[in-house]
Amino acid sequence: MGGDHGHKDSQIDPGSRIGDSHKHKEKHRDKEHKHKDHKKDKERERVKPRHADGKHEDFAERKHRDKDKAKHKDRSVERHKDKHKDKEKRREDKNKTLGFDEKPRKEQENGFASPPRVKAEPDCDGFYQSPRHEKSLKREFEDDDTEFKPKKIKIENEKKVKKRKTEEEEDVKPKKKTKDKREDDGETKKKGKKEPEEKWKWWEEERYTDGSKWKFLEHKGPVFAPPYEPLPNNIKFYYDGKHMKLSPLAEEVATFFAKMLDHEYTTKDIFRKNFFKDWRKEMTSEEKSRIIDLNKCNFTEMHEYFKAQTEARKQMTKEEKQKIKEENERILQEYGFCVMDNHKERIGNFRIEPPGLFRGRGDHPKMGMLKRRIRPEDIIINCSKDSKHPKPPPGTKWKEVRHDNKVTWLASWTENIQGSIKYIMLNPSSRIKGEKDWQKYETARRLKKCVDRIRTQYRDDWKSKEMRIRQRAVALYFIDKLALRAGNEKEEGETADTVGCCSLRVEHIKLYPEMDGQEFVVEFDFLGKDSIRYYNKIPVEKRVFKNLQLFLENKQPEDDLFDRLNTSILNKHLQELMDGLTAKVFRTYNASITLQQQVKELTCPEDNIPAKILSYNRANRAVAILCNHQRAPPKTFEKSMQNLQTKIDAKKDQLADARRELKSAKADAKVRRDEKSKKAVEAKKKAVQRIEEQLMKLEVQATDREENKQIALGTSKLNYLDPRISVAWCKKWNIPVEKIYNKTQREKFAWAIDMADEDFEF
DNA sequence: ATACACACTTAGCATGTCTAAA
DNA sequence: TTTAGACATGCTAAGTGTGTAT
Repeated sequence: MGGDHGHKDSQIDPGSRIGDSHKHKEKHRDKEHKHKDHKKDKERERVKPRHADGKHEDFAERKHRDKDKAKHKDRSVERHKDKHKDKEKRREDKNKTLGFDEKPRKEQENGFASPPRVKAEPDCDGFYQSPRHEKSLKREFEDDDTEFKPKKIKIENEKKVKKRKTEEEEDVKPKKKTKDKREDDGETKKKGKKEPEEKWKWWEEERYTDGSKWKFLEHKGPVFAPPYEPLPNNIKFYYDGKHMKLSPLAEEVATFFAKMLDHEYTTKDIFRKNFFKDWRKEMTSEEKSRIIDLNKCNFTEMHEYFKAQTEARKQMTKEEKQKIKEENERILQEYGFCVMDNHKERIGNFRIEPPGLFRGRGDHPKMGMLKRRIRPEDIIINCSKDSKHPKPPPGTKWKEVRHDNKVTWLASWTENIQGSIKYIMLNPSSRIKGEKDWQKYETARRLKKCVDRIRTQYRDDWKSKEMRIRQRAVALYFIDKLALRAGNEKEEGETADTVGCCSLRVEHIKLYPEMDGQEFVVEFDFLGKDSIRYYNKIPVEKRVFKNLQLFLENKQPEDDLFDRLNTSILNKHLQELMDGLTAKVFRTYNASITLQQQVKELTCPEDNIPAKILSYNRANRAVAILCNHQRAPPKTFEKSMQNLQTKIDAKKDQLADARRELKSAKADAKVRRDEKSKKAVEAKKKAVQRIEEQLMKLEVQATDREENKQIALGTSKLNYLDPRISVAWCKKWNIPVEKIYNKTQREKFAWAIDMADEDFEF
């Protein structure tokens, strides 16, 4: 909502948007998304998401994005002159202090300190207590147990820091949950000696409560992109039909373009324009004066060359491949880990992003711009003062080395397209990410305890006499019911035109007092994060409907639907309703609660394992639909589906054969009545059974895949579903977790796998 | 209030790797 | 053994949310 929050009056005044920051997009973009059919109907019935009211009528339309974005195009690129440059400057000074002396910003910034409860909600199920899990339960987040006491903050001095052990907690409310502290009595405790830690169970240890993220951090710095290798001389570039040898810099940028020639976006105006402009900046003055029209540039030799290279790479011998692999492994071992507080932890992205052409998602005004090469001089290193500092490559220097233990990143740099900061951080399996993740779910579980109250309140607020309250209440209703994202405002013209709840515009919804036999239907149609289309028709309560009509009064399509609201106002309000509550918590909460409820509902005890897994996947799918996690149908989808069908048919034939054989074996046995033929019957029976099982498995697989055609399960699984729900489900039905989580996922969710038992309830 | 800087989570897609069928 | 395709992983863009300066 860029500029127009200033005016308090309801009327939006389009004229008032001065400044460059807000003129509303010249929306002549036809938002006509052709709505496709309903192929997903059957699925919807099956999975029936939490709100039965017909959500997601059709989100089939996915990839629609790519086509559609084309239409949204053409907001001129010019108009945003590079305003992003100077942000660089002022970040110097900050962070001088890294001591702990600085005022603790908000004690619970980690959520580590148990915050005051807003209201004592009914206690929840202390599932943790399960006796057999005692040892894992030592730490808990603020969640249940309302009166949880702040743990003691131990100030560890340097040496002790080594082991953030788990002594502590005496005064913990003698709730049953205080289980044996310090169980280092061997067995699970491998850490006794062997530091090379087997599996470090950080979740059994104390968390920091002072706002620091670590006490010790040592790493080797990032790995830079390999330097540019000039093209061989026989690979030529032609301008206007004539060969032209480019200077190395210009040539490098040209190769970026050449590599992308197959992509549709190299045909887009904006892309080409941005590219050409940035390319020219890298040219020598002669080149610049000669190369003035991108259309006269011929990159095909370069393009072919790269294609051949890719091909060659594929054709490499095993040994060569092995060699590369080993080299990568070596680099990984050297740079891919750091030491944080005495534990070796995996770094997430230790390689600096290589230069190239920026391709934003959706209709991005900056597509095609040159993403410049990052040098050591651009990098800020973060590590402990007393660690061995990483060395910059010979002959270079870091931009800065700082020692800020209030943040988690190891290195950062400022990217030149948006001027935003990029970071090198730890892998999701690390303690620092894991704790945060765990905490996130605990916050969502706290929401569970007060969501009824909050819902009652926002429904009440629909009647408020203040417009802002009503808008807030309706927006919150959408966020809760439809799991919409918050919708921060974005800088106009700097990014693709996408919205979330608070930034919805009038043009994004349509109201139907009556539709298909339902009253008060709202139709949503907008591009959300990553320019993924959200399309949904949903009946709402009358009061909501009336409010929406009110909000729409006297507005233009490009005006904000919620003109008195933004995410900051909303979150401030939410904060008052529950400590730590923000808009995104609703997504987490609704996703997780939906999984839990769906999985309960869909799992049939009699089913075999594959069928149970199908149920699980369907529950997962319900969540993905709720969260609108779409994907492009895999390119090979149809084909692979066909293949699977072929397999199924073959299996069926095989089954028929097996049955026939069984029959004749039986007949045979009847006649002969000897041991041998009896055995034969048994064997045949077994065979039939086995084949039946295989067939069933295939069929389940086919169903699952079909249903998954354009839904991505991964995102919700990784980011929204409390892993303990899944783990509990596995334990309950005796399903190996490997069926649900692959290796990476198991690493990320190690804490949950270790601590959740089958009674876990979200 | 608003704007901005920053940190950190969430996201889809491209590519690489593994696996199982041919 | 080869190859297709499934699946895992890497990559990095695009969000959210907080804190601070204006």
